[in-house]
Amino acid sequence: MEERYSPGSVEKKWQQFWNANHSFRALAGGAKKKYYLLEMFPYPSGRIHMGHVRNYSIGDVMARFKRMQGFNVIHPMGWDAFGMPAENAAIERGIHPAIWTYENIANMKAQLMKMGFSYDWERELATCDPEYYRWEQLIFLRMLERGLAYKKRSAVNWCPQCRTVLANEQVEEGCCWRCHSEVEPKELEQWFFKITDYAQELLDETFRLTGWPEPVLMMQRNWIGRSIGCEIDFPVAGSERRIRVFTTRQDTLFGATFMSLAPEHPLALELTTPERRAEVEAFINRIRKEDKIKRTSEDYEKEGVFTGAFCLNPVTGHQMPVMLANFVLMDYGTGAVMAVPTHDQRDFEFARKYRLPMIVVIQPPGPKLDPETMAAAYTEPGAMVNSGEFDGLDNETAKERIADHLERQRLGERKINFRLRDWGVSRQRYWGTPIPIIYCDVCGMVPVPERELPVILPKDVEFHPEGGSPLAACPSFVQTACPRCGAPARRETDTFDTFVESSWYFLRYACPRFQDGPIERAAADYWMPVDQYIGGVEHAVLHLLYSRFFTKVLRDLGLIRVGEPFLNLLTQGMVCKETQKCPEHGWLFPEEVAEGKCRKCGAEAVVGRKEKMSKSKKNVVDPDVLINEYGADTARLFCLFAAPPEKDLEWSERGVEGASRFLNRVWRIVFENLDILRGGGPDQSDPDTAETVRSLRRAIHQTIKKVTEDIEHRFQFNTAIAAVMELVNAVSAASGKERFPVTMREAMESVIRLLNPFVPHFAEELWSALGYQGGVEAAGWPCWDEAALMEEKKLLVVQVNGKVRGKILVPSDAADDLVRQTALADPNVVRFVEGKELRKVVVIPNRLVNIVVA
RNA sequence: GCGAGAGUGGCGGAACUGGCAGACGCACUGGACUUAGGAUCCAGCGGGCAACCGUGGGGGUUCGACUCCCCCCUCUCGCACCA
Repeated sequence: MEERYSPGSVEKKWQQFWNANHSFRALAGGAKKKYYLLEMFPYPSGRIHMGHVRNYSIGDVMARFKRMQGFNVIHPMGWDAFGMPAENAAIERGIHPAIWTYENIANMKAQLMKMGFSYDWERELATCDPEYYRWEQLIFLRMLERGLAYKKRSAVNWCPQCRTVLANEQVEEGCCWRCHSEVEPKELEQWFFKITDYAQELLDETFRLTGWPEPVLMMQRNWIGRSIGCEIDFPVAGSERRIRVFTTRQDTLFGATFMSLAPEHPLALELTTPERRAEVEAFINRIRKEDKIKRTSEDYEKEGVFTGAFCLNPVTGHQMPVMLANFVLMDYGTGAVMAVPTHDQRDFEFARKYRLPMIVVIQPPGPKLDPETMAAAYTEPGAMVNSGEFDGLDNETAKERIADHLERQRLGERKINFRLRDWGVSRQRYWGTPIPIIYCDVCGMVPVPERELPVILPKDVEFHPEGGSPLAACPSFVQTACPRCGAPARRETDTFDTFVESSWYFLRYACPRFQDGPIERAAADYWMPVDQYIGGVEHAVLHLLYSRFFTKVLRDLGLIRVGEPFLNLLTQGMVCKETQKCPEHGWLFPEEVAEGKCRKCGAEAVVGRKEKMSKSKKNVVDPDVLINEYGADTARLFCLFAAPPEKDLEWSERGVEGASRFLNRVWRIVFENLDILRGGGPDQSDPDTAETVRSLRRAIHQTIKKVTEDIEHRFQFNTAIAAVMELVNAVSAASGKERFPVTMREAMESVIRLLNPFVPHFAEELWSALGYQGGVEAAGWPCWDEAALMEEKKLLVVQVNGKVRGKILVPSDAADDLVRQTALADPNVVRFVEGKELRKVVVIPNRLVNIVVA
């Protein structure tokens, strides 16, 4: 027998084999159907973590499975190589970001290779390569021409820690998504991409992306946040000015009794009367100073101030005091809200506090609402009252009628409003794609001419911990000549948000070395869209929304055909592990705990929840350690077996051992039976053997069917692997193996082929041990034989009043009558039926019998 | 508050269109082989002596419910004064 399974040498051997044979090289064209399999590319932080191992193991199963099924699979990998950590390393350790990044890429690539993932490395790309970002700069110029990129001065989210601005999507609960420091508002001139132009299409398509998980689509819909209503003008009393509001409740217009403006509203000070001025200014200044967290927190007290001005309700002519209210947001709608205290809870609270008038305009069925006694706003449907010609209508109908009325009278118009804001892409950082713009005192803002691209990131810059963009402090970069008039001019020193690079990398994979443009049309048309995309759910509204937007833009620029990048999306869960904490010393590494006590101080270590692996919580497992100890195949098998992909995976050392044990078991079965498997004659035909063969063959083909369906339709890798384990158990339990060498071989060949997507090195080694050359993948995915699945006899369950009381063996597809007779004759069943009135017998063919007695 | 998802043995998780609850694995228990076993193999393994009881809790539909319907509880995630 072969010596023990030693993953190290087996894995090295087959990685070399795949490399030498270019096994995973993807070429466009041919008779096979294409299949684009993609996993989210990593940021080159230096080392892969278990999240990567899981993500890429899941992807590799699909890639190998589809290849075995005869698809022309493209499975690329690359590097999301721009970003802050490289720049921080430069500041802290004096290493240039480029050197740091490329060293990390080399290390991580070696790690990925050791995992045996089937990537076409010939398509590898790094976004920090000028050969990549030059095309991004070109795309930007095209967007600029079309008005899809523009610059404006506005309040933006500033992260003091990262010393740069952030897009709205990158702020989580008022904090930076990367470093979690509190974000401050800052008034800056910044570049934006006009994602709002695509809001409707981005929303509409979410209803057609049937291959996406519903929660992700829901998150995108919420983020886009479409609402239908009206914009209505309210004339200011004694002035030509108008205040425009957006409302979704135009049916409550007759109940609007005051006006609420955002403190930042341009009319706020203008409308204020002289005697109110001091108070209003104080209010505005106070609210301005409050940070975003406070202003959006749950128990934020509703406050306001009266401007002294009035406007007129356009349908009733009533005077409405104009208030400033701290809860009205300037960047949603028009920054002004018509207040209907009877039918909006916020307005209700506000009106009670400042003793503002209330009029009920929607009556629920039952007791009549009285503004004097109402305890809360009434927001449910009802009948219109106090609303002139609209009285008596139900409020939903009134919504339409009033909208019609406003449009006819030119008082307002129907309007669809989105929550989505344009994507701010300027970053005041060095390690990113330079924005190809030049500022000339004479000509103003001038785009860098195409032929001068790329604008290359200069190498000779200085990094200072106290901040300031290194690019801005680099005269050789900043100083240039105006492309239009030749006068001395300055370059834009902001760089792009790194989400810009990841918004189109999947297109560049189709043609990574293309020299004549960002995307080679034919290659993209062949490979796109991505058939299966796999990554973490944390990108639900960041990367995944930006990528969809970019794909649409590139389509409209005529560069590609598709409008949606990812046909099917799988969002895998996190990798979690138990945490431990010392009251004194905080989070503890497992080795800092002995017998439940902190090694430093002896205090009781608190075993915390299972949390996402993170360095700060000291609960990470290094994939390298795992690979060295158990091998890549065991690491992969564990990740795939312990939980279904979309759920969180709980780390378990025991689980890893179990995975390893299973592989050893299969290894042993193959080598202990190698003579039978390689040299045996035909199966013997004695009745006992024939019966064993029949049931074993049934098990083999049931397993093939189940594994195929579990992978293909459900991504249920855990149950697929469980099914193979069951088959292995059945083989191992079958006695007299030497009497059926043909079936033994069929069984073990099936096991090996079915395991290949999960544990490819292992499968290759056993496959070659069986005497094959040229790899398992060439053998293709096994097909199941329907005939082998047939059973001549079926074991049916017999229930009495829904409880299992016996089992009977009947011919498959036996007539119901026969099944019924057999069931009633079963001695065990008789015990429970005897002496009772037989009410009913339910026979479900090939499943069960239920006898109902009184 | 709104939206989405989830609650099943000691643990991770199965159970596809309503049809044997607990596949598979881990842990555990007993045995075999052994100088040894943290290797391997065999057997057992939801609770209860039993009748029976068991899929977060309570109702319902059904011959039959983890699965469908109604109400409630808990947890996770996303959004959060969006007018």
